[in-house]
Parts: sequence; structure tokens; C-alpha cells
Amino acid sequence: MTTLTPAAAADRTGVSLDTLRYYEREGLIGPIRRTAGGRREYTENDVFWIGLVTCFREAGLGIGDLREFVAILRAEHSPQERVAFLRERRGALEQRVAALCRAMEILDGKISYYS
Amino acid sequence: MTTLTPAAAADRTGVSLDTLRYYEREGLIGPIRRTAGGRREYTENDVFWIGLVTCFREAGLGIGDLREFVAILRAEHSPQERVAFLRERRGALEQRVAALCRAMEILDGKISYYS
DNA sequence: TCTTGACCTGGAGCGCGCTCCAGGTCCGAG
DNA sequence: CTCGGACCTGGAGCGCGCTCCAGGTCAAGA
Repeated sequence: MTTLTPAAAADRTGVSLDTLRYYEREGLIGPIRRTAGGRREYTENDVFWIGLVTCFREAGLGIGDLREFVAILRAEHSPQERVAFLRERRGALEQRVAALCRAMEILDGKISYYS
Repeated sequence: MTTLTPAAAADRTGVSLDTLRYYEREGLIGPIRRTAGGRREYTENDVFWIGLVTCFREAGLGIGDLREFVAILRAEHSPQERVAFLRERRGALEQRVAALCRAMEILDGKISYYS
């Protein structure tokens, strides 16, 4: 299986080396396999997961939220627990969208006022 | 004209006293009129403006963005400049909504997987 | 008048999410 | 074998957005 060096993984994901190491320390990704010499080797799967994490970070989830997310999906939890957690997170995102829409409406009002 | 004490303004807006003072220092609101003794008196107009600021904060705009927003709306700028600024801000909010939607789609996928 | 509590200011402190740095290790090219 | 660049670790530093604190002032009620 082909693997990526840290630099290549950073390049592919758009996440800095420091941040990749930080995410790993925080348990958001990995643990990443190492070579005999101790260097990290990222798999395609790791890259995919980093993409998910990035997506959620961009959506405004905190590091703690993501840690919990990872824990829920990995550890032994019943489907009910997982679904409950996921729905709750989804609700929070919906509220963020609502807040954004309110702000956009205000902007639209100002824009049409000045247009 | 009826005015509000700091405590009443905090209560009405849901913003803490410290944060109200902080926003004023940062130029996001006010300057707030003072009594002879130096205490702040918030007008209804101030309260309304605090509501706007809160709305934008909840939408994820930073303090710097809001300072710029206030400056653009107050200072002498042509309608074109204002509209350009407002549209740019609106675009940024749309991108945030898009990021949220991407994250929600992932959640929906997981939810249907576990349901 | 005295007390009490809301308010004032300037500045320190804090949690988050990175980001940077020092000092050392690994390893491929020459 | 040597050199240099990519990588390692642990820990310090930073910008943001508050939040808290000390030490003092103001003003309404007893």
C-alpha cells in the first residue's frame, strides 16, 4: 500500500505539519504508523480522515467536539448512542446556519438600502 | 428619552457588562453617553446596535470585521464602497454556510448508516 | 451621615487552536 | 562517509475574545 511522507500529507490535505502533529496528539486523527526510524507514514485512509476533520473544523466544530466525534465512531457504542450524538451535532450546525442567515438578512437589508 | 443602566442593558441584550465595555473600547458600539458621575447610559438605539453586533458575532464575524463594518457604515464612504464591502461580507457568510452544509451532509451520511 | 451596592478604570489571566522553536535524529544523494 | 534537508519531541509563544480582579467612585436608602 502506498503511503505519504508528512510533507506530502500536508500538501495533499492543506493542513500544516504542525497542525497534523497537533491533531494526532489531540486524538483527532491516527495514531499514524511509523517507519523503523520513527517517521510518520500517512495512508490514503489517514488522508481521507484528515479531510473529514478539516471539513468539520471549517464548519466551526471545536477540537473537543471532534475528539468526542472520533471517540463515538470508534469505541463501542450502540447505534442509538451514535445516532443521538450525531443528531445533536447536526442540530447545532443547523443553529449556526440559522445565525448566518439572520446576519445575511441584515446585510441584504443594508445592501438594498445603499443600492 | 428613557435610558438604561449598564445592568439593564446587559440584561436586555444578553451581553455581559464586561463584554459591553470591551465592545465599546474596541469601537464596535458607542461611544455610550455618560451621566454627570461618569456612569454609562444606554439608549434604545444603543441596545438595537448591540443586537446587530451580537447577531454578527454569532454568525462568526471577528471583532476586526465588525470594527470595519461600523467604520464603513459611519464614516464617509460612497454607497459603492459600502455595497462592495457588504457584498464581500455576504459572500464570506455564504461560504460558511456551504462549509456547514458539507459537514451536515457527512453527518447525515453517518446517521443513515447507523439508523 | 453612613452604608451598601452598582459602577468605574486599567490591566492581568484564560481557553482555544494553532504556530514556532531548540536541539536532536534519520537517511538519500554525492 | 559526509552532508543537508526532512523529520522528530517537548515545550514556549501568540492572537482572539472575552473574563476577572483590585482599588477606587458614585448615589440611593436607612
